[in-house]
Amino acid sequence: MSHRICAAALIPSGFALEQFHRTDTGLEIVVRPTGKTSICPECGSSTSRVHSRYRRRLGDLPLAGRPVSVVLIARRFRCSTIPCQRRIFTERFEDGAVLPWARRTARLDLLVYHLGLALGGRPAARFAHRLMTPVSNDTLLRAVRRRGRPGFTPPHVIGIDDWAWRRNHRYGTIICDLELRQPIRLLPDREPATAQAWFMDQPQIAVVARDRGGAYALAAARALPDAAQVADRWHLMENASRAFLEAIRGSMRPIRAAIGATVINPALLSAAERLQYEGYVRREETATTIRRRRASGA
DNA sequence: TAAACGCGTTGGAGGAGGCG
DNA sequence: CGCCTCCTCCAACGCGTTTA
Repeated sequence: MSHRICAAALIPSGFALEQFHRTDTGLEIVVRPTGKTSICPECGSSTSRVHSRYRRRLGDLPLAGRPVSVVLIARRFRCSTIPCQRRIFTERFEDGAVLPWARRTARLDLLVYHLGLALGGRPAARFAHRLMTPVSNDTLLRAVRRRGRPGFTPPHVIGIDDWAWRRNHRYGTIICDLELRQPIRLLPDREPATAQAWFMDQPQIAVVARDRGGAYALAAARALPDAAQVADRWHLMENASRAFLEAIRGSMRPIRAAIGATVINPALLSAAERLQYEGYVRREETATTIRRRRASGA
């Protein structure tokens, strides 16, 4: 009885529990639909004329560390609408808990989709086995593809940069919507013409954040002459950092004079400071040796 | 090492026929 | 008329192999 109460709380809405038992491979929940009628997928009319019943076996979310399969006592209905081409159909479930042809419940399919999306095929398959939801790498990738790409919202503020398909071998271009904070396109290479062609299809773009190289700047200038071009945050910081270091490096003599040169006495340093100082002395000796040998033609 | 591909297997969907 | 069995078709799946 306690099993019955527990399982009844876990089955999807629209189904009634028939049986619940343990098997050699996990848990098995037998359910039947509670609705009296079903909607013909062809003409949309409702019917209560049952043609036959059969059993469908569906994978479901694991329970208490055990794989769960749902045995659904599915019905086939007759469509009696005269002009309708379909005469017999398997009942559809309105809340989408079980889709036609599905071998998993919708809630398990959602888990499979997110695993595939987050980890890829094989890593997700290994993880899924540990989650007691064994699926193949192919199925995980199919689940991701089946749901297709997310909708495309024309961007207004974008960031563009190159990225490596394989480092030092092949590079592509990544474009991000900076308002949505999401990557929106991967281009196959980093050629200006490729980026320019993509820009041409997006005349609504108002701001292009890019690197310091000339390629993307040229592509944006040609395709989007009215768009503002700005250095992206990373390259801005890189520029500022480099300019600061150059300014400091060129002014070290007056800076040392201003703060007063100090002679370091190692005996007065802490252990950590002494290690740091000794490393500095070693590097200076190495650099001096290299300069001397180079000057002598080595 | 992971993704893609080809292919065989499994089982869900739809229809025909038959029985009570 | 309700519902069962049986059959065919094909979507979903997993496995072995190839490709990157």
